[in-house]
Amino acid sequence: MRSNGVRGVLPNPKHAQISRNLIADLKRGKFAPGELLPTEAILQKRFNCSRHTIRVALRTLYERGLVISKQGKGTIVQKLPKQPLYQSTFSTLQSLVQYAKTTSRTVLTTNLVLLNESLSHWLNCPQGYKWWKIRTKRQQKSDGTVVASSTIYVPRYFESAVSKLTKSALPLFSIMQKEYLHEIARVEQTFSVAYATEEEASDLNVKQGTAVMAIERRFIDERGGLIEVARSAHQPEYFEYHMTLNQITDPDNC
Amino acid sequence: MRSNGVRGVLPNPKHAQISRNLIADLKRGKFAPGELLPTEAILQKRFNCSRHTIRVALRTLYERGLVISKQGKGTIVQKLPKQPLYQSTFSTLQSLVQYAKTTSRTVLTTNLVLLNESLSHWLNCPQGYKWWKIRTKRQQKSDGTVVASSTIYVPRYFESAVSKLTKSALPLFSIMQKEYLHEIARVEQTFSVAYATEEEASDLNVKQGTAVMAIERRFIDERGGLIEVARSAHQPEYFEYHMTLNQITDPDNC
DNA sequence: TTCTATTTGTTCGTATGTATG
DNA sequence: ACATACATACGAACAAATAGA
Repeated sequence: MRSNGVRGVLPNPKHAQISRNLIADLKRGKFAPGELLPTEAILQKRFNCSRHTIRVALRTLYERGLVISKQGKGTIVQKLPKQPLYQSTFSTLQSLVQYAKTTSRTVLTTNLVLLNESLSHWLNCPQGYKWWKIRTKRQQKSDGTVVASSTIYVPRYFESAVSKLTKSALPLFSIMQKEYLHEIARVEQTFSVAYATEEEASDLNVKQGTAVMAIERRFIDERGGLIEVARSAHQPEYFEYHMTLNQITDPDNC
Repeated sequence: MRSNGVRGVLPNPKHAQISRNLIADLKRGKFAPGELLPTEAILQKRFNCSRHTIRVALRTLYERGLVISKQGKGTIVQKLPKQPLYQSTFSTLQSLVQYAKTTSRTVLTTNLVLLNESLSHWLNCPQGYKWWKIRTKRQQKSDGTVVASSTIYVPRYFESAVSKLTKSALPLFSIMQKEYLHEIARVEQTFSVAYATEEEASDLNVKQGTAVMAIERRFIDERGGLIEVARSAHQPEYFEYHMTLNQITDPDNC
């Protein structure tokens, strides 16, 4: 690096500082939705850096849906994403952690189970292996409403992360990342309408067979390996899932 | 541009050509999930371009969740996203159009309605204005199963797009983009469990009050204006929504 | 309509920092 | 310690879209 200004050592790239700065401006309402952000040339002077660095920073804002750049026109400020109520808003892994902060989790049971045929198929792992099966419920911190009843499966290998679950407020995948340096590369989510099992109905205080929103999440590491599967049943009426699709650069076909 | 090789005229950036090329390789299985892509230096030689151009191309693959780059290690190939069945898989606008291709739409009714209080609030537009209200149902092309019953609202202004709806297979927002050069900047989606109204129940061939997956989509243009609101009720059992969350570069906090 | 200035998009070159093995 | 490979950063130039004269 030519120079990192004052700091010089810590991994705090200039473009990240700039994007944080701009995001803070947007949140303060310094730039209104629909208006144009200062031009790249102006930002370049303001932050005393190259145009390249500005563009990297703007790319971050773009990926979050905060701005859209148009050639010949400028960079247009978008409305900030909705705030959650009884509703979660995530399209990135980070926001999943954020969601976890507004609710509290109770661990109900923790068992080591032997994979039978149907489980081994679902978890994409040969029969005979043992996985941890964890049941939890999640309540809104504000009023104690139970919003979700979850069943989580993780390979036996992650025992020490499982044991830390009750003492931590973080989601399991987040603990696993810290504990084993296993990077979660992505999460595949599937939403469907399902009918509450006996256990789920009891957790959610509804009748068995009530329609619920079921969310299945499969956590996948860098090498494509499956390291956690979670199924949660969510209270209907009180639960909505909100997300934003952004216009993404598309190389024509594909 | 220094030179665009053979073509020289059409807007076909080199980085887009390269990303298409690499995506095709991935689809052909040339690089297996978990393996490393050729290094940036090698790709640079292969495509005879600068390293910067390679990085822009790789960024596209990254944003689609196809690869993940690690400093000091390389660029790791991810598993390709799931294919849809009775299930839609979109995290970009383009894939919404793709979904529309595997199903067929029937326009049931088209009316110009005056906004009452509740509609004006929902559509974020003053009372007294007139909007088009369109009801459609969507069937699986393969077997005719009705997968969705939708109600769409658009401002009166878009009359000519509305009139083209029956003759086109495209989603309304896609027609509107072509017709009015109105760029859709993003779509806000909300998923919830709801109970079928009389109309929806009739379209889906279920009893009124049956639990359905409700999806509300709000289409927003560059200037932050709302230009379409659609609510669809989806058959439970037969409908799932699948998406992938990718690890996104995060400037620390925020 | 045409021309021009502005603004973002693309592409090259170069150099150094930092994580991995 | 070393080589490798990606990350960050600066500089420069031209292309293409937009908006306004």
